[in-house]
Order: sequence, then structure tokens, then C-alpha cells
Amino acid sequence: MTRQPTILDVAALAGVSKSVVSRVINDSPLVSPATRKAVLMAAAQIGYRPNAAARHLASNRTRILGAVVDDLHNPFFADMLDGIEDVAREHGYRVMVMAGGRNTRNEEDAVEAFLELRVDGLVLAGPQIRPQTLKRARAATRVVVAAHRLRSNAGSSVATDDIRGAGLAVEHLTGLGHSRIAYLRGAPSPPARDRLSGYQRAMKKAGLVPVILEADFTEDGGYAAAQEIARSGDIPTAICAPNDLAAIGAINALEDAGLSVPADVSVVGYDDTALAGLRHISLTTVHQPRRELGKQAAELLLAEGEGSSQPRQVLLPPHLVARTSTAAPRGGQGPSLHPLPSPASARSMS
Amino acid sequence: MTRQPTILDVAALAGVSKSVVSRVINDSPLVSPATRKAVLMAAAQIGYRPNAAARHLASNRTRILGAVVDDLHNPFFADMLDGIEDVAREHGYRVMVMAGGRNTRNEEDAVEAFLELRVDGLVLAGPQIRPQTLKRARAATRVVVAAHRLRSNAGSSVATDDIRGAGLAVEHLTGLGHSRIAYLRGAPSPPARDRLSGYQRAMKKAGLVPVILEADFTEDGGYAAAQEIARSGDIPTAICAPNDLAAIGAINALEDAGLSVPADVSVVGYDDTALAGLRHISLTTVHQPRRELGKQAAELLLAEGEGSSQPRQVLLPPHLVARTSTAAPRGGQGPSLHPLPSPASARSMS
DNA sequence: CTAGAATATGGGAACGTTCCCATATCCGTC
DNA sequence: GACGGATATGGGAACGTTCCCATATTCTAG
Repeated sequence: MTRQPTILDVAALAGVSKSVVSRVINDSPLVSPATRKAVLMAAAQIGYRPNAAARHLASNRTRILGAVVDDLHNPFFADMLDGIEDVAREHGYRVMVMAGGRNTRNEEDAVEAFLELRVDGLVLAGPQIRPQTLKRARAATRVVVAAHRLRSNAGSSVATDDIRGAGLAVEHLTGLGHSRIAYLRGAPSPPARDRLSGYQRAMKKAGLVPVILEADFTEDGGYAAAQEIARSGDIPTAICAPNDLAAIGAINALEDAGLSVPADVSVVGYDDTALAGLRHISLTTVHQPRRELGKQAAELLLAEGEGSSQPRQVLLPPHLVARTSTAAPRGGQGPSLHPLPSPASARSMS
Repeated sequence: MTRQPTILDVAALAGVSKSVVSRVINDSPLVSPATRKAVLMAAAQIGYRPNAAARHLASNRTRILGAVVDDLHNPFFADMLDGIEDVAREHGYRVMVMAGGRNTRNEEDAVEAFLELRVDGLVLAGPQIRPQTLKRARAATRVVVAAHRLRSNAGSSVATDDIRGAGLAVEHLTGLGHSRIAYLRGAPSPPARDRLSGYQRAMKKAGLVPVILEADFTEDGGYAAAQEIARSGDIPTAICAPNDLAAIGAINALEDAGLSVPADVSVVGYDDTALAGLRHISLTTVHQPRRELGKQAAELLLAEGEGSSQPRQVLLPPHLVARTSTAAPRGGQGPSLHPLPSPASARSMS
């Protein structure tokens, strides 16, 4: 708690100048082996630890990547962060995380905090960030938006093809024989928009009429929307949810209303988080390559500014994972085991 | 990306000295209203953003709290972080998170990163940290260990009374009529030790013989251990797991082996994460006040160093949440609705 | 009208590094 | 036996703030 030792203290003890100590810390080859050893011993002896603030100020680099995530309760983001860390660590960067808590104000404050720190790069995995904030951030450092498709020149982004993903969900259901398929819409955000429009296109293509309800990306949101469906009396044979959490909420509401999943209503989620795979939940869902999303976001970030500063868009293919929350509708035709295999789902990743 | 504006640029534009700009940024009352306004306008106009490194260096404060968490995939930590953020925000601190990924090396690197940043406080929520590292950290800044009981003078900590918690699990099961109760032990760490010893004491008190298997705090760990139990032929009527994830893994293994939960085997988890409450899982578990744990850790942190620098230990009471993964054993006596209510569980929170 | 407080502003050192340039020493080479 | 080039080390400015002290201005009271 007292004053911490500095490079000068180390230098004095080792009997060299501060320059030499600095070189040793930074692994410069311009130090004789004997001197290096003496410096390291002195540093260890007095418990020297570099002051990041001073280094950052003098060198104008931090070797820190900031990650702003929308909601740490959604396991989706934990997976993505794993991918980011994989790549960052490999390149000698550290990753610091700030949580937005599904709140625009908090998210933008987190962005601001990282910009004040002058991080070397910023991954934004929060759908709540306004274009204006993104623009300000991009003016200050390298930025990549993850899990969230950006318009061609608004900046770089790495996302799953959500239009295609929602289409896969609908195709799976029509392949099982469903024709009355409702959609729960996520809170306003680019992924919610894409998933919705993928649903609408697929429904149109199949000659079916869309039914859309407002929800959000939480369990509670899914519960409320499905409750409304159950109450309405006009119950569809299948429901697509905007993510796994909402799907789980929807299933709970349906069952609370005395309906059985999948016998009465099939439910499809989105993300393929660990939750969906839990044996007792066993949710049919659209898989996103979550860790890969994080990896590619970090790679794009570290590549940026070294050559092409043109914003780039990466779209990864989703694929459907069929589990037991979906089945053929009552009185409908039996399930076909391979409903409408499409080129896109065939080339998707593990 | 070009050079970012500094306090001097703002000063020049506003026609004042850097000192005045500094005062405006720091909300000092020693500035006339007119000047303040001029400075703010100039700052906004050129897009000035304070350089955190320079501020930290000059002021020797960061207003940042670091949080090192063991595993971002465990929703337990997300809840705890919410509590930390609540308190930090209230006091004008920002919280940055680094994940240890259940790996000592990574966790200790995260601690080091925060110490280099000279954070104003550090919350360690990772059981993987060595006493030696804790000691080094405590020499440099205020530190509170969370979700993890510390010996009286090793430092401050906020945790749940895990000895009591494991006892509650055993009492619940004996109250249902179980007498053959196995324990899955978590990866070596203080919480694992406490929970184990709570189990042992309660078993002894009930005159029962302990059966202990090695597992860890993951779903896979719980699966493997329960699989071993199922194979052994000598199957207990109940299993206590070291946390919810492991409990879920154990249930999967039992069911894969053709056993029914709770008809054949009852399973109790630990933590009461959101997972346990999912309708389809409905895990009987020991509740930890997760958010409260985070809150009190942050409060202890911010209180520390202002007066008493004596390390303090806070122990919060757990309580049991009975759901449907436990029942009376086959052929045993029926469940009593209020098995052995104890003073500790009666005074537990929410 | 003037001393002395209160208010507002400016200037400079300091924070702990990096990085450039200068210098010292030691080589081998012609 | 001086010289050019490595190799190793030292010194000082700079990074962008804060914070203390000095100074200028305004106000108040006697």
C-alpha cells in the first residue's frame, strides 16, 4: 500500500541506468546477459511491477482489447469471449470485459471507459449500441462488432447469417408438416430484424401466413409472448423464438397453460447455447458458431489497421440442430428425417 | 486514429489555461460558470476524451475495480458480478472483468494485469488463486475474495457458509428418509473443502456412513462421477453434488444408466443458479445469495483502507430450495413437508 | 479607500515509463 | 596502431494529466 517501487528503484539497486531496466523489461536484445540477470534479480527482490499507466502514456499502446457484451447471463457471450481470448492471447493481448446489462446507457459508458483507456481494439457484442456511438468509437480505435451484422460501410462485423438461420428454422418446421408457425420477435436490434425477415421470407416462400408477436431476448419475454398465444385461443402448431432463453420461457408458458411440447406445439430456439443441449431441455435450435464468431472478430480486429482499413463483413453459416422440442403436428404427416436439406446447411460448420 | 486531442487543445480553443480545463473535467467548483461553459463547448467541438493513462499516472487513482472470475460459463458468477456492479456504480467506480477460464495460470495473469493497471480494488472470485498470489496482491491494493472463505488473517472474504449449506442438503435428504447418501467432491479449493466437511459432519451426526467420489465443478465432472456410481452396482438413494452444473451432469448420467431421478436416486445441487430453477430441470439445491455476495464484497472493498485495515470475514447463511429432483427413497417413509427446520435456514435471506 | 478575504486563473513540477540520441568500450582489420 | 563497426550503457525529452503554489481580480467591511 505504500509507494510501489519504480524502474528507478530497480536501476539503483542493480547499479545501472533506468534505460537498461526498461530494456530488460521489454526483452530488448541490447543488454548483456550479466546485466540482464542483475536487473531481474533486483526487480524480483524489491517486488517491482511495471506501471501500466506510465507505459501506456509513454508508448501509446496498451496491449489490451476491450470487449463490451450485452448480457453476461446469456451463455452465448461466454462462448464468444472464449474465442476472443484464444486469439488475443496468441497475439500477446489481454482481454478486459465490461458488461452492458442489456442497457444502452451502461453499454455506452463501457465503450467510453475503454476509449479513455485507449485500448488497442474494441469488440462490441452488444446489440444496444447506437450507430452514433459506434462511429465515435471507430474514430478513436479499431472496432469490430460481433454477433451483429453491420451495413457495408458502417464498420467491420462478424456475425451469423441470421436471415438464413431463421429460414432454416421455418424449413425444419414445414418439413415436419407445420403450416401455422408463429414468430416471437426479439427486442429491436439488427439480429432481431434479420431473424424476423428470414422468417417472413421463408413463410412467404412456403405460401404461409406470418404471425408475429413482440418478445425480447429473455426467458421472461418468451414466457409473456407464449402466454398471450395460449390465451388467444388461436394456437399455432409451432413457434420460433429469437433465442434459446426466450424459447425456454415460451415452453414454460405453454406447459403452464396445459399444452404439451412438442405434441401440441413445437418450439425452435436460436443460438444453440449449452442450455439448449441440456438433456431435460433438448431444444431444437439454430446453431451459431459462437466461439468461432469470437475468434474471427478478434482476428479481424488485429488485422485491421495493418493494411486494409476497409471495413469488412464476415457472415458465418448457421445450421439447424434438431432435438426433441419439435415434432410433426397432431394429425399432420409424419416427420421426414431429412427435411429439405439445403446447400447452406450442408456447408455449415460442425 | 490520428493523434487524439488533449487538454491543451481544449485550452487553446477555449482561450484558457490547461488548469482550468482540468478543473472543468473534474467538476471543481473553482471555475466561473461562463468559463465552464466555454470549456465544455470547446471539448465537445474537438471531441476531447480524457486519457485514462495520464490521469491515473498523475493522480495515482483509477476509479476502476478489477474482478477476476473463475468461469464465465457458470451463471453463478454473472449474478455475483451484478452485485459488484451495483455497488461500484453507486460509488463512481467502473468494474472490469477478466476471466480465468478455470485455469490457475490465466487467473494469476489476470490478477497481475489488474495490479499493473493499479486498479483501486480487486475482487477475486476464482478458487484457483494461490495464497502466495493473494498475498502479493494484498501488498499492492485492496483485495476481497468472494465466494470463498478465507482463514482469519489471510485477507478479507465474503462467502456463504458452505459447511452449513452442505449440512442443509444432508438434513433435507435424511428428513425424506434417505440413509445412503453419496457426495461428489469438487475440484480442490476452499469451497469444495467446506462443502465436503459439512457433508461429513452432517452424516456423522445422523449416524450415517459417508461415501465420497471425486468430481469437479462442471457438468462433465458430475456426469463421470455419477456414471461410476451407476456402474458400481452399489447405488445410493441420494447424491449431493458440489454445484448445480455437476448435479445436472450427474442426473444425465443416472438417466443414461436407466435410473430415474428422483424415483431411484435423489440429487441435490449447490448454488441455486438460474439453471436449477428451469422448469424442466427443477433441481433441489442449496441457495447462495449470489448477488448479495457480490454487493457485500464490493462494499467491503470500498470500506477497506478508509479505516479498519483489519481483514474481515463475512459469512452469509445459505438455505435449501426443495424442488423435484429429490423425494423419499423407494420403500422409505413418506416425505415430511418440513424436515428438520433449523435456526440457520430460518434466518436465511429471501 | 484600503486591507484582507474570497474567487478565478495560470504556470510548473511531478507521475513512471519509452524512445531517441549520445557516449563509452571492445573488437577485428588494414 | 588508428579506424569503423558492433555492442552496451546512460541521459533527457516527451507522453497527458493532476495538484500545488503564485498571481490577478473582485468583493466586503471597517
